[in-house]
Amino acid sequence: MKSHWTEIRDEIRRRVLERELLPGDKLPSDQELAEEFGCARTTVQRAMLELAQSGTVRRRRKGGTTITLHPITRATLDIPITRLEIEATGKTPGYTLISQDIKQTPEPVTKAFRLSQPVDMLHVKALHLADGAPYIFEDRWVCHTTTPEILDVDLSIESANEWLIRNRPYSDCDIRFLAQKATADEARLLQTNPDDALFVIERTTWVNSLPITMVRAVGKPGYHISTRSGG
Amino acid sequence: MKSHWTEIRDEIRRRVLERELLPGDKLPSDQELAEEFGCARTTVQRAMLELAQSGTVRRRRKGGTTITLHPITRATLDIPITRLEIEATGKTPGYTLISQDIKQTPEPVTKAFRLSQPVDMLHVKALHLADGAPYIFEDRWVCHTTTPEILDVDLSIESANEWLIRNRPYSDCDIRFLAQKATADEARLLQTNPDDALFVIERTTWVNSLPITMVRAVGKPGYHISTRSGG
DNA sequence: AAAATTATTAAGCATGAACATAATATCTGT
DNA sequence: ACAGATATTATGTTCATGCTTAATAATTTT
Repeated sequence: MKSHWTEIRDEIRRRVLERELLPGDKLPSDQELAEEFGCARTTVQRAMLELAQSGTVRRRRKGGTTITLHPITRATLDIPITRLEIEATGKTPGYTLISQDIKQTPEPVTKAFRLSQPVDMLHVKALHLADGAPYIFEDRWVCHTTTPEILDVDLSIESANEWLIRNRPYSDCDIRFLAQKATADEARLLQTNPDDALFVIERTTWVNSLPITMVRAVGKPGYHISTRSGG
Repeated sequence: MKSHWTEIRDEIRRRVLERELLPGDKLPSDQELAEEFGCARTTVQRAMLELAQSGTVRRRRKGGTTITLHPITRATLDIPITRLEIEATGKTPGYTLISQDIKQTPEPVTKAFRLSQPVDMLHVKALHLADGAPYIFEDRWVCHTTTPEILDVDLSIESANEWLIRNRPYSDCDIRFLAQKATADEARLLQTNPDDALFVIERTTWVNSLPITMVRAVGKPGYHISTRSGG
């Protein structure tokens, strides 16, 4: 039976779990491990790639492979199109455009885009619904200089969220998760009380340093995101 | 000059960005791409591994490689030991144990561990400080059946967060991010007002389905986590 | 026409060998 | 003793080849 690279990965993981390998410990070289497992060095390498990516080990040329000194929890989050997120909960998605106009970016938005000067952008407010109930309120700025096509989209039918994801891939993305009190406006739209604690996701995207969009997605009370990750 | 696998990866990314490749489009086979780029199939494979991991493409045997139909935002978050997180901000970390006792797990905790019955666990409350000011309040349950050593640790000196991360690697981890109003207790400890919106991270860990710990980390007002990810 | 079988295809994996590269250790000259 | 040049080492990457394995297409059977 051939040795599968996943078996090597799992065996190293086991040794870490059983504390046969402690943080800071040095592993044998790939060559030695290949001999131990009776496989080619390439196979060990494949296992190590995964262990390095998950943050279990640290690999440095000449320095060799060592167990990560300060273990971290590495989580991978998938943030889908809002409509699909709602559908995944088994509910019927809905969408309402609230407002749409062109304005100069306020200071926090300018800063999020890392621009030195405020510029005119399309400002869109919209509400996503799940089974008719408010689900996520999004406050979005779209740069119509880099994405002029957005001006031709009927945002009362298709959400900017969906159109942009489908039609404007990005090369860079900043994400911020935070908690904030509902403003009067948000409380009214999300049909909740002012001062309620709301979960907010702020996302800013660029294509090769050119701004595309910045969105502030405010979840309804109780909204949360979760992940499950082996490691 | 040899072709580097990152060049192939970036070229495919460019084609997606420039909309030469659209969601759902099928890419040429690895073999054909290898000929196009004048390299071995292994090199194309390495590039595709990364593109598949980042969610850009979907690869299936016989089905070939296709551009992801419903693009998602995939973010990788690193959650370090709290003390190191504080040190990374340039502030001096501090730590205070608030309480420590053995109690039966309440329903939400039992459920988070996916246990059918409540069990006795070590319940620890502690406060992390940054430059003397409250930073994160943690409410933790530690299973002293699977980790009896925790009972010998002086938790007034070393935080359970740090001890566990260093001494008890886990195989599985659930993470939940949410927003919640400060309870009277939390407001007092974090020196803020009741009803303030607080950012909460809930983490549950296991070793091979055996519970280790469940922690509810409540950040001070303004606490947030962020990430930057290419895509 | 529907179901079951078989063939084909493209990704997944393994191998051994070679060269590249970054980090570290060693040597050398002052 | 120190700084700079040089050698060494373990990982990183590429290559050509061959086999494995899901998924799909084609074919045969009922």
